[in-house]
Amino acid sequence: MYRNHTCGEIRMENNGQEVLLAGWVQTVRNLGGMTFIDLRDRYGITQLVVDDRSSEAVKFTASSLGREFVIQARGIVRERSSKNAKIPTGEVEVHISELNVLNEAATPPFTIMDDTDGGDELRMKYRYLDLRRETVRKNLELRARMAHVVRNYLNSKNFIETETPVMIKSTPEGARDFVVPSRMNPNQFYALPQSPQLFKQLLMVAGFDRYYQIVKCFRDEDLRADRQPEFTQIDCEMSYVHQEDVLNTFEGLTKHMFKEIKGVDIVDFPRMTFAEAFEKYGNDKPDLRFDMIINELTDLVKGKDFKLFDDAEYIGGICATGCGEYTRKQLDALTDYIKKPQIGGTGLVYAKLNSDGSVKSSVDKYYAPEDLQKWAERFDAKPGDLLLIMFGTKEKTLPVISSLRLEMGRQCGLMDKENFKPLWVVDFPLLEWNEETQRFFAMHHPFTSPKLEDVALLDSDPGKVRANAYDLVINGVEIGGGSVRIFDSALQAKMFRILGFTKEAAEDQFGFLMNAFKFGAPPHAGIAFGFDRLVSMFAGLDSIRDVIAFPKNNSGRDVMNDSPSPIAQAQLDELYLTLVKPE
RNA sequence: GGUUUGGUAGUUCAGUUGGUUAGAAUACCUGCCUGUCACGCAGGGGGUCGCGGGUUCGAGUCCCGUCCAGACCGCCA
Repeated sequence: MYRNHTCGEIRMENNGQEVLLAGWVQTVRNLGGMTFIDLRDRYGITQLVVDDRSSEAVKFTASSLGREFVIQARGIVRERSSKNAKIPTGEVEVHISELNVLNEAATPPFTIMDDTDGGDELRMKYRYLDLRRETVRKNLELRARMAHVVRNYLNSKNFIETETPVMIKSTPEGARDFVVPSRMNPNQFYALPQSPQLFKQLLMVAGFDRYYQIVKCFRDEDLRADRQPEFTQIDCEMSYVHQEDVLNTFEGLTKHMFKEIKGVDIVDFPRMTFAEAFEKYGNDKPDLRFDMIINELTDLVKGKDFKLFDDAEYIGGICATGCGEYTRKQLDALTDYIKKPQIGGTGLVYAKLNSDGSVKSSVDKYYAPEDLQKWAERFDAKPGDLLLIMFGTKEKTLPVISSLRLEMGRQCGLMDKENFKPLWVVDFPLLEWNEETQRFFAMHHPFTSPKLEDVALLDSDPGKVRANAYDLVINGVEIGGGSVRIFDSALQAKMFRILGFTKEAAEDQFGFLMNAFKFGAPPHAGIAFGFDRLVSMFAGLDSIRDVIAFPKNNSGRDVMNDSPSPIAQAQLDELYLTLVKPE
């Protein structure tokens, strides 16, 4: 037996008991005549004591210990004479009678403490040491707890957890596939799934009725703080449901998770159309923790000889509440912010509402005070507020205003990580025009059902067709998305046609689905939640890397095992692969 | 592919208009220390300033290239 207690559980009730503990040496505090050892395991830290009552053997071993040595200690639990209120085991200590080094350890490259001295790169290289830190471990414990809550909830609602294949057929639509060469089928490839989309729809045809899976998905695209090449989804599909049924079910799941994990009741899940989100927030994932709603001024500002406005298709902006005291320097910084190439703004016009009711703007030359008052009215602005106005084409300007809105939210401290404001964004466009390839792409995916009332537009004005597609957005983060699916093979064929598939290409890639639909496909709809994002949001973190045990870095590399890596010529030969030097 | 920030001791960082022997904290090693818990005190070792080239009497510092890392844009049905 290596241990009979963990390092996190000993309390005053154990006073006088003999215990056997094992774990890692967190720190050794040698005071000369006595030595304190903090012993750590997953469950906590317990202080071990060596003093003049200890045997020579114990004293000798204690003096040889280094950080992260794996040791085993037997001893009697005693009340401390000076207690430590900071840790749960702080009232007691273990007076050691027997001490064994189970394994020595090299000095770790960074300290295994909550406020480690290690940088990100080093922590990733030695991720197994990083995971010993309580803060990181807690994130993964949270992840496990959340997965458990999801399973309990969906199981209780009659969902069947079903595994789908990881080696599947490549479908070039959408993100790039990771591909896997087949040795037994020379020059042919599997792909890793971007999502189990087709399989879950086939499970509906199979009559599973309610399916879910907490599943790894793969996309060969560039990474971000919230994007990894392999990531985890809570993937679901339901039969004989309308959009409303899916929203209600997964609103229920989301509420349940907030209640069980965070202990908060979220009652309000507003619905907002895509069009409204774009008009009022400038994007399809509004952060509802604060207002600063976008208002359009185009009708108010034309014809005053201010060329920038007169030439613009759209003029609009936000009212930054209480920012009327912003200095010239701060305003210039905001202008610099929106002009960054990543944001793409052209210029920023401001108007300050002074406390005496007057208005000071950067365009006083062109606009009389009563003009500016009309602007203020449009925003329902109060003295002490700051209007920030931008101009250009509507399509390009709204996203810039959106970026500025979020920046102002940050600057004004309105983005409290423990304040959760979810909403459903609904009525997404079905199709998206791509200038480069001069064709429509499915905004969600090719199996998304158009709204029935818009079906007629499919032939006349495809860009106007709205889809039965929906996203769950929380605090400006897209947490989940889904759609009602097409279950009619004729309509599905039509969709493929509009998306530019030849009959042969559609048959080749999706023939098995179309075929399945001939045999009695029920109406069905589904949704997928980004599990990593949900966990990182619950943990109050900005990056999903912190909730993944072994994440990839910015370049898609695992710096711990240095992958991806070349493979041996023999392996290539077996797979009939020849390598070409990159440019 | 693009924009941008960074790379200096094991680690996290500082390093002024380009100027003597490149510093601090922490970690590590040694000694002292009986109530510490970020123990304390004294001492010590530790540097290819990412790499290559250039400018200069002189480069950690300026310039060019390159590699690596982070954030963002493109991309992500």
